[in-house]
Amino acid sequence: MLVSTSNDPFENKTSLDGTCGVCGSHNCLIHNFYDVLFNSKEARNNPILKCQKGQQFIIEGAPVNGLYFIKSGTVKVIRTGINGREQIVRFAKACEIVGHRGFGTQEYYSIGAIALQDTELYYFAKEKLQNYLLENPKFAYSMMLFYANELNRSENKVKSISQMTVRERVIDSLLYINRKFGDLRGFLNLPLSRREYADYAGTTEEQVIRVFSILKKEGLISAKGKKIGITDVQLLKNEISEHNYFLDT
DNA sequence: CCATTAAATTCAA
DNA sequence: TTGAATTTAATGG
Repeated sequence: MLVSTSNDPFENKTSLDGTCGVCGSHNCLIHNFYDVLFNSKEARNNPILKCQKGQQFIIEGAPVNGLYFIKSGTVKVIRTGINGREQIVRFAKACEIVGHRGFGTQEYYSIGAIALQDTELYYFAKEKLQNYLLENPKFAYSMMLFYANELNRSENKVKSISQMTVRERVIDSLLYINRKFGDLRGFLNLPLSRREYADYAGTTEEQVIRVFSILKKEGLISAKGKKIGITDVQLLKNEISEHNYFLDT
């Protein structure tokens, strides 16, 4: 992992409607609390970590010293399962936090994180962030909302893995990627291998490949290699509506 | 799960 | 930019 001495100017782009210019969200923590996070001299001199595609920057079981904000790029957060297979917990993109679960009292990371593309990270040491939280109630409150959302999401994921069929879980994964990364010229804007879909959906690569070909025959999706296109989002949503599709992260 | 073939991606000239 | 080498997808046992 490369550590650059940041000649990279820290910008704080804001769109006309007040949302974050990088991620487009109005709850973006980096954007909304930019002054809190980057006002001190040390914070501004804090290097940006650059890691390239495929690099792991959080190792499961390593001691927790802080957490990361993604400046650019995308990341998968994984946990190693019983048989050594990796379970993808979530995907994260620019402006999101990674490594927050170990933040409070936990000593070791329970997850690993791997860059899916070249990725730039802001790193915040535990103590520093603790001070920000203690000094700034609004920041603390926003962080709390973020944690609450994450908890909700992970509880829903437990349900989806334990109660949905393979087909439903694959569809759910496709909708999740679509919701989170959108599409570009008709294809999901994040290229993932079938293996990665499987690791997220809690199934095997073969099952994903088979569900994909069935969905393709049914005209619900199109696929060109890693580029997957959703023909009709509503039709896919209908399939899993009885299992409550309502996550918005 | 594994083996085979087809397809896609990467890489270096 | 091409095509050979490597990786990934798809299918059937």
